[in-house]
Amino acid sequence: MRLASWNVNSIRARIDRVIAFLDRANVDVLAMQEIKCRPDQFPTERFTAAGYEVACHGLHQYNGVAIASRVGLADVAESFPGQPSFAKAGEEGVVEARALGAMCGDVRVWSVYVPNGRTLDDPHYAYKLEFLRALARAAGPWASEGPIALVGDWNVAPLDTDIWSLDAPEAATHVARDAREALAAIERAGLEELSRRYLPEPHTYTFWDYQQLRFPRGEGMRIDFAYASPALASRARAAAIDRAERKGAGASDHAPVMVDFVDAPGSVVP
DNA sequence: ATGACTTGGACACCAAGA
Repeated sequence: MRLASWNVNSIRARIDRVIAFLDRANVDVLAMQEIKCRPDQFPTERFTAAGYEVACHGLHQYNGVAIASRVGLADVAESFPGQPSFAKAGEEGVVEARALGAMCGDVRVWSVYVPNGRTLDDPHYAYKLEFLRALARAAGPWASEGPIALVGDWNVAPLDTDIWSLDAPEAATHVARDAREALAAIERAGLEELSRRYLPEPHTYTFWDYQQLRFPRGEGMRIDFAYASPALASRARAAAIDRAERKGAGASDHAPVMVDFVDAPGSVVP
C-alpha cells in the first residue's frame, strides 16, 4: 500500500493536480490537509471517477482535512479523542477541522493538520502546543493496538537542518523548544516517523513559502511527516517526498510525503 | 530582469497561512 500525505492548500484550487498526482504516483491512500472547504463544496465526484472513496471534514474556508482511498474507507472519525478547541476572543470554543481518521484496508489512517501557531505570543501558539500534547496522549494507546498511521502537516521543524534559516521570523513557532518537545511526545508515545528513516539527508524539505522566491532559492522547511505504530512501521519499505509537485503554476506550497508498506504477514490478497 | 504569494469570502479589502 502506498500512503501519501499532502497539504493541498485548497482542494478546489488543486483538484486537477491532485487527481493527476494520484495516477502518476500510483497512490492508494491520500491524506489531505487544508482542503479549505465544507463537505458540500468538496469535489468528491472527481475522486469517485478516479476510483477512490472519500471522507472529508471541513467547517469553512480555513483548515479542513480529508482522506481518499482505493483500498476501502470505513469507520470514519472526525477529530481525535480529547482534541482541544480554540476560542477566538469573546467567542465560544470550536473544535476545528484538523483531524480525520478512517480504516483504509487494515490500516487506521489519521490525516492531521496541526495549528500553525502564528507567533510565539499569540494564543494560537498555546493552542498548537495543546493540540500536539493532546494528540500524543490519544496516540499512546493506539501505538500498541495495531497498524496505525498519523500523517499530515505538523508545523514543526524538529531538527535545525529541517529549515533553511533558523532566523526566519515566520519559523519561530516551528523551531521553538517547546514546539519540538510537544512533537517529540508523539514518538515517545511509541510511533516512528518513517520519512526520516528513508530520507535522512539534511535540508530535505516538504514546504516552501510562496513568498520571496523560496522554492527556486531552495529555502524550505521539513514540517510534513508520517508517523506509524510498530505494527505498521515494520511493514514500511520506502518513502519519498514528491518535490516535483511544488513546481510550476498552480502548485501547493507543500509537497506530498509518501510511504510504501507491504501487506501484513499472512494477509490474504483477494 | 528594477520583479515582490496564494486562497476564499464578501469584496476590491481582509484573514490566514508559516
